[in-house]
Amino acid sequence: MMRTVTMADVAKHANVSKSTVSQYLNKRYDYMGEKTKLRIEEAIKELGYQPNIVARSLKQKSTKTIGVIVANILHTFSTEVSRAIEDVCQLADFHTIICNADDDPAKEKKYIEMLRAKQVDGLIIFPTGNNRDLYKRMLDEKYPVVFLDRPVPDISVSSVMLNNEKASEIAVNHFYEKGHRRIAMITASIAENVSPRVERIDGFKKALRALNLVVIEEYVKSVQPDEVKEALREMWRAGEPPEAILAGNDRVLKEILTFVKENGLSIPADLSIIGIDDVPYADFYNPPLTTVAQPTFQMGKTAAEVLLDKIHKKEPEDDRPDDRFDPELIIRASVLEKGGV
Amino acid sequence: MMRTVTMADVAKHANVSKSTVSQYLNKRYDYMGEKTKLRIEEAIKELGYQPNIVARSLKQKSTKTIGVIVANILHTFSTEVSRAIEDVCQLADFHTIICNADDDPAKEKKYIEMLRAKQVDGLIIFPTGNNRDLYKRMLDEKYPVVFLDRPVPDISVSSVMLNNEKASEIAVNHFYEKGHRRIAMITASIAENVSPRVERIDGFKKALRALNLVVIEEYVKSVQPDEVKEALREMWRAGEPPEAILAGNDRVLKEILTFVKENGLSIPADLSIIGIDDVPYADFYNPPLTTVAQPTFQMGKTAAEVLLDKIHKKEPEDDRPDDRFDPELIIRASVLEKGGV
DNA sequence: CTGAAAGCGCTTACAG
DNA sequence: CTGAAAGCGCTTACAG
Repeated sequence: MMRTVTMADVAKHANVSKSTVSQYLNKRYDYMGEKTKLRIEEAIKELGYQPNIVARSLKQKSTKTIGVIVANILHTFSTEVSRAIEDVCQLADFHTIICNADDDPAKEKKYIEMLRAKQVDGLIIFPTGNNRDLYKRMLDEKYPVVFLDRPVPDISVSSVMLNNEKASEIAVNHFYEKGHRRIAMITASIAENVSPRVERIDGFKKALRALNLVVIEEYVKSVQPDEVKEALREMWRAGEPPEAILAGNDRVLKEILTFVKENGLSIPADLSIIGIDDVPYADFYNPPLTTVAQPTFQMGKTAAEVLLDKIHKKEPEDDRPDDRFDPELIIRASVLEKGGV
Repeated sequence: MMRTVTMADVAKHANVSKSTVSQYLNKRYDYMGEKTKLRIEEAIKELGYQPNIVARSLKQKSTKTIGVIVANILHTFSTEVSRAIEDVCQLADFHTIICNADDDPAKEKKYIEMLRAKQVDGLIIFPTGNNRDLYKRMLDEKYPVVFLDRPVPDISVSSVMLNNEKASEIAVNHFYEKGHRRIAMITASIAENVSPRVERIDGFKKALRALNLVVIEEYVKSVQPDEVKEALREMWRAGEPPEAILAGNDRVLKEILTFVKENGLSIPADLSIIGIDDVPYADFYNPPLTTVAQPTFQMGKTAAEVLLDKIHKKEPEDDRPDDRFDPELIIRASVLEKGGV
């Protein structure tokens, strides 16, 4: 590889000092002679000089880069939110490094340490929840962090989240209005107490009760993605199967759709479905899928703004209340209209 | 934010020199006293010291990071290949920064410059094709680069690509075997001469001719995503519509599927479909979609390996022939079996 | 077995 | 209006 041209080369070539070149690069033209400016411009062009950001970052103690660690990149939610974060950072002239913790606290820890070693100026984390000491330490050091999707109990870091209970509630109400009563719900595993899942289940049960429906425990399950089909099989074995089902997220939805297909069921004739997360294929699926959309763009934007804000003020105060965003029902065609309610 | 603890602090705390701490960190234990080692270990733990990678990178002139610039992140192909690249780099202890050029040469240029300013050790580019000077310069400087998905004429950078002609060929042959003769194809725009699209169309026409079918020009179109439906409308207006259609990529497929739905067509009764790119919902769509899969993982892996290889040897020779990967037909249920061929 | 010194490529008071 | 000097936090010959 060629010897790279440095600021010293430009300075020599333009017959000025490095300081002056640096001023030029940083557009501090205040007192710079017009001819000096031109000479430097010329030299930069001739030598094909590109500043070394690593050197600048070292000196300035800022990389103008943030890290985002998603719990699991396989959720469309994660990718959409990440896109929004990137867009906002772009505008603020910040770069973004996305890492996937894969639901593994050990990986999350590794990434937090790696990103901090790389001197990112702040972190947006979809926390696994199982690195409390680490989270705590960053809080103590007043290192800029914001949580996304999930809060962490007793760690007062601003969190931007969905109003999860409401997400279930609007789905249940829609089923109810269409005449459904035997309503089931499946979410991903809550073994680790992942709060959005817990909240969605709570919201589901509350909504049923508010409608004076009894909660049938056999109809609400929280399992790993690969156990979804077995969970459904059980529901279908045990007497009367549900007539409507709410999928807790996009991965669960996918499993339900596969189960439906494998068992020759028809949507919505045999089973009505609503999925939380507005999947990309919802519009052109057969039939088009009714979903509860998260405002992913708004959430990502807010998280980025809050983080950038923390980065820009020296002493971030963390009394910011958590942000809860409202989900939205997108009615398509996967819920059967039952006659005579 | 707290004052950060540096190597000097550790050295003082352990009563050794910075050099010794550095040796320790880099596991050069050759001649290090056992007690020294322990003292340093102790000091690091007590102070909660984390090395500053930015400083190290500056000195070592290597960031152990590569950049990847995808032409358009909306293609599932791009995201899958990126995942593979990340996996391979991970193993080699390299980090990855993904950027999306959004099919815009100006953005591509910006990202190339930004990433090089950030001192990434090499670049994997899905080239827009319209930054020839830049590509050329990197080649001249012997800066490590590999192209993905598309070659750039006269720029002898190793490229890993699909055997695009074959992708069309196996699709056409499958249609033919099932008894179809009126076969259409739609790809994304070839206004910019994007080579995979051109090659897929060439392959399509060649395959038809090899089968002694005439190429009906009205049946093969290359348009922007938002013009796909109009292109289809024209086919349907003009006399006999096609009985089978090949989608040039996942975005075109999505538009075709939407058109089918909006016009109350039924797959495969009214129209048989094959899509190039094995979309995530192919398996559980109604009906399950027959696709031509690209070996995305293999392609990403190879690109990463070739790049890492270039990075590790001082003088990369670029006579490496282009790599062409074979597509694979995944038969599901979107192609009608016509009786009596 | 360990340390002093130089240097990576920048930026930034400060002096003139 | 411009330059000399120090310093960001590391690594690496080299000396002892």
